Amino acid sequence: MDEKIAKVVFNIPVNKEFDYLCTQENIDKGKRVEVEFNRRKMLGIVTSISSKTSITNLKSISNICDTYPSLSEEKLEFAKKLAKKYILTWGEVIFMMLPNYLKRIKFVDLPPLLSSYIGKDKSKVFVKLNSFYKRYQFYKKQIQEILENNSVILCLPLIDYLKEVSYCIEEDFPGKVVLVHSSNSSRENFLSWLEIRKGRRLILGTPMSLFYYPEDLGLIILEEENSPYYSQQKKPYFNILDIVVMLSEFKNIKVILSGNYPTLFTYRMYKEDKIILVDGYREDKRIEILDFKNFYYKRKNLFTPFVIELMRKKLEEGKNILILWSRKNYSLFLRCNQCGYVIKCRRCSSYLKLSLEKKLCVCSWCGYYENIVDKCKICNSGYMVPVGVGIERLESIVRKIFPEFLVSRGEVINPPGIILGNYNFFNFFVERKLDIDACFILDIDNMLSLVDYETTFNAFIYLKKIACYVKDIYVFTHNPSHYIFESINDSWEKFYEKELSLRRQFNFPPYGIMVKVILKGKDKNKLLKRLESLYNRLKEFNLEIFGPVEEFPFKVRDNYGGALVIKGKNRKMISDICGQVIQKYKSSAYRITVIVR
DNA sequence: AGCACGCCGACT
DNA sequence: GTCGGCGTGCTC
Repeated sequence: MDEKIAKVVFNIPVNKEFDYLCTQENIDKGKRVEVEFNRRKMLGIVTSISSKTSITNLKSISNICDTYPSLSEEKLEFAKKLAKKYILTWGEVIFMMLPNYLKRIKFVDLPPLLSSYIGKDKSKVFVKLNSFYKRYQFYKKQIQEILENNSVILCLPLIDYLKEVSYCIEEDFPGKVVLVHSSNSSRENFLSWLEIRKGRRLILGTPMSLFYYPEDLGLIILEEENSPYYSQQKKPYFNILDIVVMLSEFKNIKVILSGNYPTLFTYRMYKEDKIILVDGYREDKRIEILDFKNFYYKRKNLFTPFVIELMRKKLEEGKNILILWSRKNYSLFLRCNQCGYVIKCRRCSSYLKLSLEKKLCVCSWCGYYENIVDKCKICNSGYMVPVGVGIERLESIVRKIFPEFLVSRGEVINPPGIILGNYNFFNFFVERKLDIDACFILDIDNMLSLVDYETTFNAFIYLKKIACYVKDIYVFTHNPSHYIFESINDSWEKFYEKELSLRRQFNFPPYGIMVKVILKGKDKNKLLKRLESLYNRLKEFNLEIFGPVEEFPFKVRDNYGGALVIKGKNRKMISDICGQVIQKYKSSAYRITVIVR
């Protein structure tokens, strides 16, 4: 018996290769194939060719969809590494490396693959500069040099940034730049992917471009590596910095990381002499930390006479001021002034927020909304009172205080005036290089009150980034003795040392591993039972586990969520255990998501 | 993932 | 009696 067997993976959450008989010639690793799988036609990727199998009634491959492999052997191997680390299936990661156009069963005549390039230099550099153009001057020569023989990826956190800088880069590298981002159509995306396949390109892209990396990749540049957009908030929950470092190790190629301040991962590498720090950023602006308590004149009032005077002074000088506020809508909830009833979402365990602009009560989790009611429908005598300050309400407060000045939200105005916005809006401002004289941050306590090991660090990055672009920055807090404020105007390294020692002490990343396992399902009690049983199973391995805890919010769109958080030192051991155990707790009614940090 | 099979509760 | 919901298990 000398039959050829192809091992095939699919885009399904089952970590398994399926064997098919090769009855045709030209079946090869990395090629897309059409096969029958569980009574359906499915697109699979051939991961290897073998001569043995343990399965008896093999089906054969129906059609080959590629002339040349879609993915190289090297990429398949890298996908395997990623899958292991992030507790995903091999197939899921492999399919992320394909443009959507190739995810359908369709014959495509691809050009041949380049041979895999393995570099000789995996040195890492962190460029500490506070603007893209300064950093770009630093990269430019190196990009030129690498492009002679290889490809370069320049990764930016957001599409908006990418579009902003693409013109100047395209001018410097005419005919070399390939743009990769998700706002491209499926067709455009596929054309970019094909272009990349030719090699010797400068790939300018969002994080997804890393999955399209070419065989001849010789340099990766990660712009603003401390950007929160690199810790994916959705589906696969990758950490882009981590992927960049893995890829550089895997291909033995150079990496340049950049930003005004490094991540703690990078700082740790620097401390361990694994990365070179190029520090050209000296002008650290003073961030004024002001204690709310000293300026109270009414309880719970954000705008104390002191704050108002400070703002008025700037406005009278003819300047624009920016007030950052992270809460949307008008109020955080609506409560009856008689019986205390609060309007909740029908599908989630959250309160409905009042939006006067939309003239609705809205759920920020599922999009559910209902009309505004004045009278309480429970006691029928009280009135529904908006509680808490959202940005709509903040706007009306500001308008009352400064009736003589322009007030805008998300709009560009001529100075003097007051602009209100959230942090995303601030990013938008940065990109437009708008001139903001003073920034008032009134809600840093909301940020610091989150129960998450990363919040203090994120708050630091947030404040420092604002300080880069604004002349005066005023931060108001009820908790000025918090350690973030102790060193914020000192040397940045002092804060990093403090934060790093805390992370080390409690085994948080970048020292330990954190795995959050989220279980979701419609039946609350069964969900909790299942979570409990998963907890007990994991406990057998002597792991440090928190939980079970309820997700916040506990219920979204009629689905309950509960989680376990596993923490420890040994990354490999913990992800191996999770990979094995979690598989068995998956079902279609109780979905599992895993976040690895 | 997506689909079949099987088990229980509701209802012409 | 059988229709249909969802939980479970399997796919080369």
